[in-house]
Amino acid sequence: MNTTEHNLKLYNSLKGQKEAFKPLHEGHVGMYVCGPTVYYDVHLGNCRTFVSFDIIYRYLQHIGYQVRYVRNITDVGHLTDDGEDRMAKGARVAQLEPMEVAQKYTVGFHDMMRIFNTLPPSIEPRATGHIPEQIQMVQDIIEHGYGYERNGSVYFNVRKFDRENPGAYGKLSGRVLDELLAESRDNLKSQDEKNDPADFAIWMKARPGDIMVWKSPWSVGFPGWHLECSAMSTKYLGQTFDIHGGGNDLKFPHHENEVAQNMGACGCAPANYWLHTNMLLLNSKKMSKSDGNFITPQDLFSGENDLMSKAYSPMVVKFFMLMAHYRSTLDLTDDGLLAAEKGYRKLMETNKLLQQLQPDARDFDGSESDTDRAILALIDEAYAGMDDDFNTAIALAALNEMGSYVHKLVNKQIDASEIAPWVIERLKTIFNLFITDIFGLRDEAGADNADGTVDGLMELILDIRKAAREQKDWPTSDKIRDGLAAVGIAVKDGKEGSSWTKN
RNA sequence: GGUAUCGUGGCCGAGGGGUUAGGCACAGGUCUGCAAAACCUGCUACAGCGGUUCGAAUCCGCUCGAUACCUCCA
Repeated sequence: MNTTEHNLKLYNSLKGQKEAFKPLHEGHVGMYVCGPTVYYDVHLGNCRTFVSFDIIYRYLQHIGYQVRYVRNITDVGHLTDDGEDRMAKGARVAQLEPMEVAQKYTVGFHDMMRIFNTLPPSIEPRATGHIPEQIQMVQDIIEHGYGYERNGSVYFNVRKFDRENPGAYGKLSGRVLDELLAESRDNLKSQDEKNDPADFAIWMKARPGDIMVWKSPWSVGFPGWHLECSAMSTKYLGQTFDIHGGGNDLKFPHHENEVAQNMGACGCAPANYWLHTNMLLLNSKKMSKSDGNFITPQDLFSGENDLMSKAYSPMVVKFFMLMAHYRSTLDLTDDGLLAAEKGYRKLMETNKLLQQLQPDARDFDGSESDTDRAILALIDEAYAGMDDDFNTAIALAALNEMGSYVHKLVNKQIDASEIAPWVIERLKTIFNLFITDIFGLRDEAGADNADGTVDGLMELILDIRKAAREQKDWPTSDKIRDGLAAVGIAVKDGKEGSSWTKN
């Protein structure tokens, strides 16, 4: 597929509007996404963001771009309210080495990303693996006059940066520096070392008891939270690259400070397009670890929670996410998931039926029918949806409508001659591409059938039932159907014989 | 308090000046040994009040409500 066939538009937080996407280098995309801080189990909100960017990554590749997707692992420098490093705190609480904590939750994070069937990024750098780069960046910032040292810590001079680069600070998050300072909730925190409350640390001197520390020209200490992303995006994608993404809640201060650091270090803006995913809500409130309003993916998958009526599988949850646009908040509810479960199963079943369809060229009467045109229009609609800021909801709606044609065809409610064989072939290809390559959905029903044993057994059973039905032996026929239902297999009788699905 | 976003039918959720979103649920129908599935039909909504316009759910203003951010968060 040629990228020129698509005029991809995306919503750029930097401009506050949708823009045509123009990569720096024809055919190539550099994308950086802020990854998780690995001090605790991932929660669903994280998952939504990474699923969203996974689909963006997949789609960019699908339409022909060569993408370098960098997503970091934050394993140092992220402070809690009381000033303790998140990693160090996690380690102290669990009596582990900080690296054990990081390793444990990194593995957990990767497992979860696999469960959601997301692709691994091209590069997944760790903050602790890039201390020299971060120290170098602090030095660059100091050299450009935007950093100052105070008792071994180094701070970014936001006021000066704002003065010399009017409008640069606050552009991304839509803030005005002066208002920010005046209205900030509690700017009276112990920040005596800073010249100005808006300044932020880029290097922090270790205090007694700190365990994650490195030597630097200023002190033994550790880098500031925002610095890692600036340093690692520069290292792997260059000083200026195409797309920078992350959750909406990182827009300020994290991303704003990132921009300032990059500009402060190299004099140029880091990313041309900033993409922000919206929050996953639970009970109409932001899902958040810190205020207890969250549900773990594990509990959602197992059904062991007080919030949902039953267990929901990973692909159902992913499908639920796809039903909404990534820039909208999404409220996780039992009803919503129930609807998603039905929708997901139907879509997968439709795909299975479609892939089994054998178009018969002899049925085709040679003319282009309304049905052909309708199906081709729906394919265009699905692509148009994705081209318009990755609108999975639109694409999904188009797939559902395509699915309606598939069933009509299978049920002989429309005649095979109404659809040209090449249209069927195209439908088969595109439908499957959307489900597997673009959305990254897996058919969970077939997951335990890798060697075909179940298929073989089912064929035999349905064969016996068919024979019984031909002899109008309803008790046997119904016994088979009820027995299968008891183990979660639904038998569906159609015009062309019976099929089955596993719930 | 400041800033932003949003308020869509029973539920979830797209869209965004005139033309069906889609899914789920519900009702009726077709098919079927029965059922399920599938298909068809119905339910046609945009918080409230003003304004702009030939025309507004869509643009503007105000009101109400919700959410998010304002140096912990994806």
